[in-house]
Amino acid sequence: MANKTLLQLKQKERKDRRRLILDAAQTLFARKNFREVTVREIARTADVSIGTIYNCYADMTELFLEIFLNHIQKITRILDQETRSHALSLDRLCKTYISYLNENMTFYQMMGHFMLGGSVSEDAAQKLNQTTKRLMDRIEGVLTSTQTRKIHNRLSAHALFSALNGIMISYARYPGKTPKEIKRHTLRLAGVVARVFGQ
Amino acid sequence: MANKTLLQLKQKERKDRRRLILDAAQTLFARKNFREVTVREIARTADVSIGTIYNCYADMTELFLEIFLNHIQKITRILDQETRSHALSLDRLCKTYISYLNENMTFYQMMGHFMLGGSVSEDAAQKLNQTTKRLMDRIEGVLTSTQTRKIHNRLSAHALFSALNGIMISYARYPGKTPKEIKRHTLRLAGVVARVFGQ
DNA sequence: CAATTTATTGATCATTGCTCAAAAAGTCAA
DNA sequence: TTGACTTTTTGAGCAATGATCAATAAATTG
Repeated sequence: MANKTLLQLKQKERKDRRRLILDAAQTLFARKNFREVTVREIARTADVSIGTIYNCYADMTELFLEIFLNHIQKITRILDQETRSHALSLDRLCKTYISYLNENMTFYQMMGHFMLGGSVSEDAAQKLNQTTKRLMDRIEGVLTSTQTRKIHNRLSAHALFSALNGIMISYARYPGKTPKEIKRHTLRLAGVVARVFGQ
Repeated sequence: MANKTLLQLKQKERKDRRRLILDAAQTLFARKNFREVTVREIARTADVSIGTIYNCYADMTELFLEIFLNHIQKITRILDQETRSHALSLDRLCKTYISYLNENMTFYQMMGHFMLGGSVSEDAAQKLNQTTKRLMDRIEGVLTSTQTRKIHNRLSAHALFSALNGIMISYARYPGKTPKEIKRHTLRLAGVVARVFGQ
């Protein structure tokens, strides 16, 4: 032991195992509703025992948080990509975000889960902060480049981020509406939010 | 039987029993986190057996929805009261709403619960629609009286409502923040939202 | 190869929302 | 009041859940 390369190898293996479980979980979350996914099913899908899952993750919330962070990173990447191909308008930003949420229910469902009491460890919280910060930078960037009066843009970015999440929380599962209707309505609301924040 | 008064009396009793359970549940929700409240504890607090609860409510979600509706009605009443005493500014509306949510975590936690999969029956959904409509009327009213350009105000009301809920979803349980810090931040965000929607 | 560390396993636990047969309480004509 | 009927209450019990941990298997090392 004490060989540095070997230690790194070990850590890589550890990451691989986490990856295995993570992928299985993400597959299931893409297929069915957040609440319906169980540890047992994740274990079965990853072809691993329940105990192994708890060997890689302290609890389900830790696993959820990793998936959550992945989503934030993916959205950040998508926004970066769009910015590269053309100057990203506020309207486009909002609609891209809402579109992503419509197609990845897990993401905001996890937001709901954390809000409902899924408590996060300290260093997990720090990772969350870092990752969110990066997304917030992009939002602030777009705000700064489109707003006429440039005041309190960081706070405005927070407010815009909140508003977009709120659209989904408030209307994503509105009783008696089809997914198509919901997408239409949430996208319209995204447009309104973009308009008011752009003035 | 078939006596109308008697039938009314029965229905009143039924309502009373529901009330008993509802009050117990609300007491508990005020005291502790949404997730930590169990049927057993509600039963114990209401001094009633578990079976009786399920005799009054089809399931927990139905009970939650009734509490949720009560909160919406109470907020609507508060807004009406404020409107009577002085013309309600958008800023005041937003901050009143966010203040209420800060002091009644249950309310938006239940929003999260429904979003996470708590399915609502058809007539419950209708009641939800009616009650939300009334609150939305107030919001739209304030928007109409303060906005310079009066377009799509119903949609704007939806967007504003979403934005306010989103503030709480996104920041109400932000890891490592005290309730006081959270209230401060969410109220500031409410101010931003009021400002952008008021232009 | 044997000793020791490390990882995996799944039976098991406590808790949950919810059910349902039995018991209790309420109703009312005779 | 009695006794047949209906309605309501009760809580032991069910299936399912997230999580645990002793036993087992695999990997590492001297």
